Amino acid sequence: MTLYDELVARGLIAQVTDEAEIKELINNGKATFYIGFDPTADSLHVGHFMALCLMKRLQMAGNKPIALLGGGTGMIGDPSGRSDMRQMMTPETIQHNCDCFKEQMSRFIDFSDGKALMVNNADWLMGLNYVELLREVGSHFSVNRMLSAECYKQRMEKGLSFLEFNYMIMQSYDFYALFQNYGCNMQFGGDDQWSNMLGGTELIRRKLGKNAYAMTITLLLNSEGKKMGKTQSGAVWLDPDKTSPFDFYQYWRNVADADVLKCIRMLTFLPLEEIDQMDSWEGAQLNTAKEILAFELTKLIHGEEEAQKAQEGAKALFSSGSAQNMPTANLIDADFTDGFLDIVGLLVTTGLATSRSDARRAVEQGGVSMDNEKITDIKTTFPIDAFAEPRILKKGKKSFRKVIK
RNA sequence: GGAUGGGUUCCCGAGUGGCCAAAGGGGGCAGACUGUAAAUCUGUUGGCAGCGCCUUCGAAGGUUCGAAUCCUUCUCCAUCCA
Repeated sequence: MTLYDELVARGLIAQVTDEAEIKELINNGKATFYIGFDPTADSLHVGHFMALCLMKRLQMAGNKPIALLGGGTGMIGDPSGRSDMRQMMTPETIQHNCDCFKEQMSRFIDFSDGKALMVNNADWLMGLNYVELLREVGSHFSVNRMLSAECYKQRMEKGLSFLEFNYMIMQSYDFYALFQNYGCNMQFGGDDQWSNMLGGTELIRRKLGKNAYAMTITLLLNSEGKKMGKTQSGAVWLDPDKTSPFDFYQYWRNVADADVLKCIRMLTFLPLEEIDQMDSWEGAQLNTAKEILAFELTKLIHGEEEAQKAQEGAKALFSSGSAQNMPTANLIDADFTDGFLDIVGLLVTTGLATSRSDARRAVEQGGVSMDNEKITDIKTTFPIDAFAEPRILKKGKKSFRKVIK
């Protein structure tokens, strides 16, 4: 099976500019492609992870990836898929975020011996001269056409600043610059980037009369049509300090039935034959598939050891097993008043509740238990030595901590 | 620059002097049911404290016994006109 066929089979490809040509290039390791990452946060998240996977798959097939850090485009902010303007970031923040990205990516993509490149578009965007750019590049863009692009449409009602309107031009210029300087002939990106990417291929055609290609990755949506990788408290991060391996594992362990197979196909490196067998699984059997998904992804991001730990911790809680690897909260003397800590305070200090009111409600509604014994009295208090041995504090069905002093 | 409409709690969106911590929906949380799923039903959803207090309705002032609601200035957004 060729690489391209595999990508299709995994459901990764959304749109391509020239299927035949792209097949030819990537199947034979002749593509030098880039994927842009705007440094909007100090860690990559699940959305980026898909792009990284794709990058890896292509690299394994002999193609050369260029990871483009958006140090320059980050100064502008991509309006695609946004209903409101992005917060402007300071140059310092952008730089910091770029550094973080760099570090995370290097763990995943092989940058040794020029097998992959990492560049920052600040290097060429920041030095651009306004009038020159307008004449050289601006003349090739039709405002009418830009406005009809899907990514701007939803902003037409809410308002779109000129700053953001220029994002497409910047991204197009990136492709043009990479094409000339690094022989980059292909761009990949999320499906929401389609119009921005076309801008690049067209700019190259108009200015240089050469062909360049673009391909978008299917956005990972759940069965309700929402982007995956988001939780109530924000994105699911790849940085273990921002999303613990355990929480990361749990996120995938809890995906909806309808989404498991799709996720396994798109995100893991398991052989397709193996995945096809899972296709017939139904009902509770899908739980096994979810375990596989969660384990595989945690392994990819955090390593096998962490994945193992997360899995055991989860099993300990939901079925039986060692409590060894559960998320732990270590209490300190200062948490106790006169050697005692009440249940409400305990929930707050362990991070299971956001406020004392929140904790109180949880107890009142019968959602809190300690070592599997339901706590019904708000006034329940624990002496300091109650935690000499680890105890398991649980709020609701899925949040819990091993508590120890 | 002018005109008009608008900025309400996590989001959408009611509220136009006291009955407003603020309707309704969404989302979240908890309970029942389950498979750590979905759907459904119930409760809950600013903070602190055992019902009393504190902070909140773009910002700052003012009127009033009392304001999210009235006045002034400022600020931001949308639409139309230039």
